[in-house]
Amino acid sequence: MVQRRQNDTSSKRATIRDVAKLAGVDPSLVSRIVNKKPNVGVSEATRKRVLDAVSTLNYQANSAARILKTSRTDMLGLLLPDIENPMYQSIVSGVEQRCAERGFGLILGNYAQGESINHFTGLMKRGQVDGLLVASGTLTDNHLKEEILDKYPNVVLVNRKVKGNVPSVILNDELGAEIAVEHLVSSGAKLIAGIFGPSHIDTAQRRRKGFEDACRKAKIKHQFVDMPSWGMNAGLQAAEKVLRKSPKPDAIFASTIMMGIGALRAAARLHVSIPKDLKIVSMHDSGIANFVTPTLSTVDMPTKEMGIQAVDLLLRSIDGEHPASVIVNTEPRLIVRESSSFN
Amino acid sequence: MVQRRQNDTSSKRATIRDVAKLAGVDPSLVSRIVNKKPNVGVSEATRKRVLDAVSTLNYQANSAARILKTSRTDMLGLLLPDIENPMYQSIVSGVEQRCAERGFGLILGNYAQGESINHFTGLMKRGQVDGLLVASGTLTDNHLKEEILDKYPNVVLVNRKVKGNVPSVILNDELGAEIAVEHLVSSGAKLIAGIFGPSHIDTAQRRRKGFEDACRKAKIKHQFVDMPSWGMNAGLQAAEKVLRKSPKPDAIFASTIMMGIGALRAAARLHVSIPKDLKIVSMHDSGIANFVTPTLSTVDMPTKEMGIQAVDLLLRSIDGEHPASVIVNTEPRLIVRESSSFN
DNA sequence: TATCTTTAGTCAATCGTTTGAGTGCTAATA
DNA sequence: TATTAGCACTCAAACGATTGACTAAAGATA
Repeated sequence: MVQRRQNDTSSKRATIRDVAKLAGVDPSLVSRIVNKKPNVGVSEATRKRVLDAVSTLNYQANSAARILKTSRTDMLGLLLPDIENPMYQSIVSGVEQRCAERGFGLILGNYAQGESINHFTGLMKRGQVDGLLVASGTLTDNHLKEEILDKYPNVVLVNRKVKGNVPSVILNDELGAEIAVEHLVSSGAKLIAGIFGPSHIDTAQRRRKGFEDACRKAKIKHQFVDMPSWGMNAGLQAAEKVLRKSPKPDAIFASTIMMGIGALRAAARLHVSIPKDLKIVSMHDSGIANFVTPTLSTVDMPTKEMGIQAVDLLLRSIDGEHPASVIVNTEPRLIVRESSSFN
Repeated sequence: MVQRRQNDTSSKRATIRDVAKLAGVDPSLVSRIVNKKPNVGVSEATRKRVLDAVSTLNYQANSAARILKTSRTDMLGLLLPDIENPMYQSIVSGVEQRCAERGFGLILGNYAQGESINHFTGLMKRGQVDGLLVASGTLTDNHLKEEILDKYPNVVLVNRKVKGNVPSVILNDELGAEIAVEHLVSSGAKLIAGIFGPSHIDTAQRRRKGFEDACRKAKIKHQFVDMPSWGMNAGLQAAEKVLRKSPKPDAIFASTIMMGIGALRAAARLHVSIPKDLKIVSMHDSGIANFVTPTLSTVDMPTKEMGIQAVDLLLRSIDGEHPASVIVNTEPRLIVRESSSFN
């Protein structure tokens, strides 16, 4: 039972005291120099001695000690519901980039299961991160509130919003859906089926609203299916369902790329010819869209930008502001591929 | 410039002293009780008072303080080269599971770029993790050694090994490749092309060895292409290359599922009919294999188990052992789908 | 009764930084 | 010449938990 954890053998890491000793100064001065504190009187010669000592000893401040003293970790946590969805890669990349720019580290939590949320919020509870980014596309509003939002002060929702004063960053989902619908209409669609995620999630609701508004505006017949999840399987099921109906739609709007891939598969299974008898467009773009057959037309949403802005919001929240929620307004970009066009 | 970071307003987190005061005991006793130290004399009444105080105050030990004192973080880091490859999801899930079982937290580093490795190793350098799991499929041996293995004591390589005494966990790649080849042969293949990752990486070498050995054993004609990366695009390029040769292979063995998807796409572009004129099998299984058209036959490798064993090895290494490297010997499982079979 | 053990706790040093409050010293000003 | 201002630093008290060493009281043993 005794866990003898030898914290290594010979070479202990250098402390600030070692550096101070080697440079012949007080530790406090080392601290101020290393952290580039303003208004510190220090001669060039001393600064150089200290910095040299730092690099000969390969000194790096022990972060536990620093955190203990300052009660700041300079770390952010990002909760991802499932890493599988390629949209999250893009969010991650934006978040990562901005964290690096702002001098923050990032802890990814890839917690697919509801239970393990606690595992993640423990980071906050134990003071290991200064704030949390939550990108959950499936938790109910209540669950989200009870487990996270009401418990912790510095949280920003990504691609999601709930009632209340929790800052969030979302996309212009309505516009994205509208662009997709317009494309399908101008490609000759007469009856469009929309397939969506969980109807209790605001993100799904916005996409459906954009879809329906655009269809009404274009005076085109349409129908929709709400699914309990956002994945390939949900897309497959939904598409099979609509393709078995009569009249059969001649276009599908998939509200995520994973659902789009599912829809593609449904068409293949039912021997529906794409794009001749059915056109498909999905929201979000990702490398995989170029590798399925037929390649998948998408509306590329600014998900990376969303990640960037989410970090900015969180940092402001950590600084004590109460930032307003944001809609990322970078224009979505239609990418036409084989699934919706001849040639 | 002044970052006023208000560390929240009203309610500070309870410290061990608060708990001690409320329970009317010394902080040290609280520590011993909370951490379930053996050989601590404590009456049931006192224990209950303390535990009650803990829960009324919602006390959680400040991890910075604990880490500072014990110099253990109970955190592991996992470096992922690219989150896109679905194989990594499976590794992550194994690693996550075992970490949870062993009471360790996990920090995921999704660092696609070589540069940002330092970003990741900083975790170790600053003492934020007790050890590192490195799943790099592209870094050269030298780079890996210089940047990570030689610098830090507690590192385990995942799906990779290098000369020297760094413990690693790998799969039986030869066997996986062999199973794939045997399947292709028994499906009637006469000329198999193998497509592989970077030839300087041991993982790629093992797969190629397994491939070539199996082909020789089956006395079947074969050829191969080495690519500089493991992704869909590499698979596409490699497959286009072999499919333009004459004689044209009638089977492709893709050494990763991403390459398999790329190969599928190449066949579509060149109007090669699958599985009639070309059969494809890839290594690794993942949900996407069921959603491409045609669905992709795979050899499911025990990647999750690899993640589990990697954690075990790392924990032993942290405990001061010098564990030997491991080959995960769970039998790979052939999953036949449309890309290699007529119904 | 005197001594030893056990039980149920307490004391205080320590981990490595950060930071408000000094302290000498030199140079400039009145 | 006396005072002040600035420079280049140093001192020491935290931050919150852990842990080896110690103690007071009760019970057991001789």
